[in-house]
Amino acid sequence: MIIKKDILDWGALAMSELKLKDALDALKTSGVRITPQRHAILKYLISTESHPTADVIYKSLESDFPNMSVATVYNNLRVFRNSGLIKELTYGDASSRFDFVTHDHYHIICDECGTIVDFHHPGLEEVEHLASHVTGFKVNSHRLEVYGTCPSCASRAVTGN
Amino acid sequence: MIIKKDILDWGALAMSELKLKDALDALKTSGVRITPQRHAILKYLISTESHPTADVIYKSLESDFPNMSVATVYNNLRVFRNSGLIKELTYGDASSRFDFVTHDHYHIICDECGTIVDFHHPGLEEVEHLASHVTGFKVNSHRLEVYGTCPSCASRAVTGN
DNA sequence: TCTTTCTTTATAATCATTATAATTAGTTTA
DNA sequence: TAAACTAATTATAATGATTATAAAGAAAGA
Repeated sequence: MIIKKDILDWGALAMSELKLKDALDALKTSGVRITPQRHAILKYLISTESHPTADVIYKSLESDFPNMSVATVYNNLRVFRNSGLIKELTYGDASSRFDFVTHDHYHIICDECGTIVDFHHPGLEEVEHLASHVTGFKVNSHRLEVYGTCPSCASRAVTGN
Repeated sequence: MIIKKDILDWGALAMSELKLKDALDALKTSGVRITPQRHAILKYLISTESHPTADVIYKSLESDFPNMSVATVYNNLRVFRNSGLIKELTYGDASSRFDFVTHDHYHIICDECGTIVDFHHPGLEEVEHLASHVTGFKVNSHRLEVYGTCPSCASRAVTGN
């Protein structure tokens, strides 16, 4: 019973470990060497709920890799981005943020404190079709973000804290 | 006949001059001084079809304002952005681009050559509602961009030029 | 016109990101 | 397993966009 075996194997690994294993396999298949640094960066990106900057990643791994260069973080983030494992989120004011790609989801961002929260929504194929029709482009992808005020900032505005 | 008079007045000014006049009035009303540099930067943003970077604006006005500082461009772009006259477009790789706000529109961007083309589409209120409902945010706005290959790059790919 | 305040200018500083060159370490193959 | 090939890491310097600073200049109101 192959299916049962698969289920058992899945159960034996935590979800994040599975994602990590898949990501490492994907890299290896495309000829990218697996170094301890790459392993650690990927693991960090998968385990965190936040959307860290390169510098945050660098500082978070400092204790495990005291000699790691910040260039290594940037280099590997680019490698992961090029292989589609992570997404780079760019906003005007600050540095890029990086997000491990799991299911398709969008982001809603607090104008006050910058908090980024994921939300799921069906893809906007209709918008892509219209854009393609009007402009003659061949559409590859789209980017959508919603901006607003998070509950915490909203309550702070009311209570004055 | 007020309406007729309005139509005549509108006809007497080119569309871009009208936008410029409105923008200057809006600034003046909110207590922002109109300097020759601000006038020129706004005029440039309104007249251009492209989505220029701060440096492009700076260089384009160099002949008219040989002594203008690049800081002036940045300062005023921030003033215009804060008063809602222009939008800042941020992408990962390069510097910010600036776009005079007219009607609501979105951008489609060529992955090959970076060309930015406007297209119009009804606002995505439904997405905003869902995001608000799921996350508890008070929604202010959203950002949407479509990516693809422009007709020119697509034909170049075929013809080999 | 005089004064106040804002804006511009010139320059230096900052900060994220990338390039470089030497060293180190995966991976392959014998 | 060990040599050999090649890619990755490190340390550092460089780049490039954007912002901060302080002095000089110009708009708006009394």
